[in-house]
Amino acid sequence: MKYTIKDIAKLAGVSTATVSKVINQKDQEITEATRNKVMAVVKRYHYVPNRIASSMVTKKTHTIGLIIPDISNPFFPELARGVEDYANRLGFTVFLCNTDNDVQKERAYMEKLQEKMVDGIILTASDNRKRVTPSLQKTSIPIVTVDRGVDADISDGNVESNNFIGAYEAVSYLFSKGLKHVLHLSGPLHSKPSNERLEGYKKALVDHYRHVNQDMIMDGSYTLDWGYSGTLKAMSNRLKFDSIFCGNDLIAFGAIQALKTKGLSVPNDISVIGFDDIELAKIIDPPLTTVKQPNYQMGFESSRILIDIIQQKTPDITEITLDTQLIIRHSVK
Amino acid sequence: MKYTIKDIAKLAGVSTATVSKVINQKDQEITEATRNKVMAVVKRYHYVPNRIASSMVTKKTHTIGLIIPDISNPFFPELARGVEDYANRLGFTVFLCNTDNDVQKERAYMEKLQEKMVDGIILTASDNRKRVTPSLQKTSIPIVTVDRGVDADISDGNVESNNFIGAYEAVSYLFSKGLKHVLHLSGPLHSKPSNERLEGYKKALVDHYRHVNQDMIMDGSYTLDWGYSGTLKAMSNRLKFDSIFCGNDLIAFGAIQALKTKGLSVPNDISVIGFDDIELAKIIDPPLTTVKQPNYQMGFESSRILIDIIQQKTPDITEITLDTQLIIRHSVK
DNA sequence: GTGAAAGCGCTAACAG
DNA sequence: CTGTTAGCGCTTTCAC
Repeated sequence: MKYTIKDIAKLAGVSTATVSKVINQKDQEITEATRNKVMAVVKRYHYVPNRIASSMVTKKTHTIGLIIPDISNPFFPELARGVEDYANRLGFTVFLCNTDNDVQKERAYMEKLQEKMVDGIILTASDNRKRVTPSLQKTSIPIVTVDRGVDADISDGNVESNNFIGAYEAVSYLFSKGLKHVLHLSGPLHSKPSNERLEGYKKALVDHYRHVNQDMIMDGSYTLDWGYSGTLKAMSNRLKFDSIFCGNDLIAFGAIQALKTKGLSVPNDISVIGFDDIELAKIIDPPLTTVKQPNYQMGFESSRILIDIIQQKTPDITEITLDTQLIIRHSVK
Repeated sequence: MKYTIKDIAKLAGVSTATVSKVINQKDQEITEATRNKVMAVVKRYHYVPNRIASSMVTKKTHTIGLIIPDISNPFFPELARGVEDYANRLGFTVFLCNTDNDVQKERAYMEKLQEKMVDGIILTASDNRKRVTPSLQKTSIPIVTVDRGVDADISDGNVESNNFIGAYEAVSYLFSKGLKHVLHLSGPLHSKPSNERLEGYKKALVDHYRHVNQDMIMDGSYTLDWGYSGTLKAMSNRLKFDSIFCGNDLIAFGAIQALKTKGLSVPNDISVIGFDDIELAKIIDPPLTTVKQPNYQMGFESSRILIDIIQQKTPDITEITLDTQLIIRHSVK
């Protein structure tokens, strides 16, 4: 049997207004005695308030949506965890929405979340979107983007890591180790982070008096498969390289695999550097030198900004760029 | 400006009932003409129905909760993906809830989900629960457990993989390769899957005329760290073993790491076999021989069962045990 | 300090 | 075929 606030009110011999006040801690004006009286009944009958009904009147659902490409991409679980941790702490619940980088799915979820009256949305936009047309309508609900900003007018905040500097440091590190020819196996270049990493790569070349060779820049997707096939392709194209700067760790894993297949040793023959520092980067062979992105923190901060906005405490900052960190292990000579 | 069904009704010159019918595809009894009329208005003003309000009257939220220990444990993303894929396909949205195997958090989420009136819950119960006291109250909403069943009377369905047979086959495989002394680095033994794997291990020993030696069974947690420290401990305890059957891949990764640290070669000196087949099992060195669990499918099936129950189409089966599969790679001699 | 009553946006009889 | 109306369970003035 499900009890309603009415039942509890009757059982406790008070009005629904009173019950409402005590279960929502608007207690100040309620007598200790009546308070206890209703609490007793609430306990006794295991009364669970219907928050849907509350939402009807308060216009708040204490729910946020998290839209990401794919939770089974190792980049996202940590981020999702960060989002959930902060949200949960503040009494918010989070909807998990995977888009597979499909703009249709993304749009469908945006709409669904609106229908479900979420208080806000955290969005990692699909990366295979034409840069120009966000295809996202500005809704009345707050949106904070994470990892990949989109047009500023649809978002109320953004957190990302410093891809440019991360890439710059990675490539500079390669040079500092005496490597000369850095192949760049990039993610999809129409996505913002890929682009920023590419720019960091180029800047590092320029600052070290190197020529930017377009052939040495190959773009694909953020997958193990692309790392594998891209490496093979570079080799069969007889590109001359002694090191690979990979768009992310998955690409790096694929690259290492391909290199091994071809009988090449990492890092003795070819050095490889990744991006992300997913958990397993440290246990592959050789342990991967990579640029650590603060995934958990990115999720946590975006959650914080969003919820601040929801709660009208206009956050001090709505744009955060988090530092990356070069993690030196053994995949670079 | 947010429009309500009333606004749309007025704008279209019809009643709210009519609008309701067309937006919910209860169209049969509506004229093509009026249908078009309201659709036009809906489109024109970007009307988004408030599903919270619908839920008030229909008593359905088209929302399910997914309670798992930790999405950043590589076991769960695939499972979550499976859950979401099926749910989304049928128009359901899923709440992501991490418990960290903390019974308090689990309970809190169960309550919160009830308050939010989810239509059902998919639960991977915390594994550090005393076996006997589930501490979970049977609520009126359907629950299907996944990976780890709990007391049957709180759950309306269960899907798991065949841990017993998976373990049995893994250990038998070791014997078939001429290995003699199999150390078992187990997960927490108060959890059901760990226990079943242990039983499979024992059965394999017995069937191959081996003695079960309690010293060779060490239990810890499903973490890389435990694999590492457990292996070191076994070595410093001077246990004699030529192979390790690990409770999961993470433990196996840790074990391999520890072995390498000690200058031992896998599989030449010690063979290692895992459980799960997470994505990165194939790219570590050596590629891990392991028992594949159908994580995605487990999520998908549990979602299917749950939603069937929610939609009153009593599913043909509510208990599913999915087959595991021995994946032979190179970590066993 | 407590209660009566209006109303949040929608759906589901039921009437017409 | 379409409209009227009575709630769904709760919060929130505003009286008392």
